[in-house]
Amino acid sequence: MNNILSREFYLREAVDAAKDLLGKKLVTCFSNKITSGIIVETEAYSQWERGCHAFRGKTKRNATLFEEGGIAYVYLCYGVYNLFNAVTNVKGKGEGVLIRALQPLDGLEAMTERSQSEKKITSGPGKLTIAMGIELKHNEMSLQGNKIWIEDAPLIDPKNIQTSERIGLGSAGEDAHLPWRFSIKENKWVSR
DNA sequence: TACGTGATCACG
DNA sequence: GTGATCACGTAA
Repeated sequence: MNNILSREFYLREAVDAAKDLLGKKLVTCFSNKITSGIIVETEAYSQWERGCHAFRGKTKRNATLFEEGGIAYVYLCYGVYNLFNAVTNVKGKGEGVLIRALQPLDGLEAMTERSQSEKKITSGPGKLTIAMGIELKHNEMSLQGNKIWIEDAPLIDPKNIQTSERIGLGSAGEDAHLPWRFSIKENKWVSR
């Protein structure tokens, strides 16, 4: 298993890492069940814009974002869903990449069981964490460990990358329109 | 397009 | 303490 993305991959700006994460393979291994999927949709967040949790400075919830890149930032959204981010850049920056959608690969059975649903179980940030078994306790966990990791894969051709505005940012003002959502064109697993 | 949902954060 | 605010999903 030597094709796990190195720590260096994450030590740069979230926007760049978000683009390069498309096509990579997110893998989890919980209760001896391997589940994995191709990353087909991401969003970048940076401390200097309002859409980012780290915008107002470090708090108890977002402290993980300020750590060095290469770890997981998991938090509860709307009291219901866990969202999974990969922390990027050097310690103290407060940047990360939200994983919004996956194309299922291995462990489909375990995923459908966890989701208690049949279709589109990984098309959306809240659903994919359920399918992959990612929970709040995995916050701050290394992405080079044996529970959650991301494996390298060839870069996606830029002409197959769809760039658009980010989703669900109500009061981020101007920053809500930053073209920081990246997805693979014509992939049916991309969220609405 | 409406609303449930509950932790978190910025105020008193 | 308390109230407003969400990086969502589903039903309709």
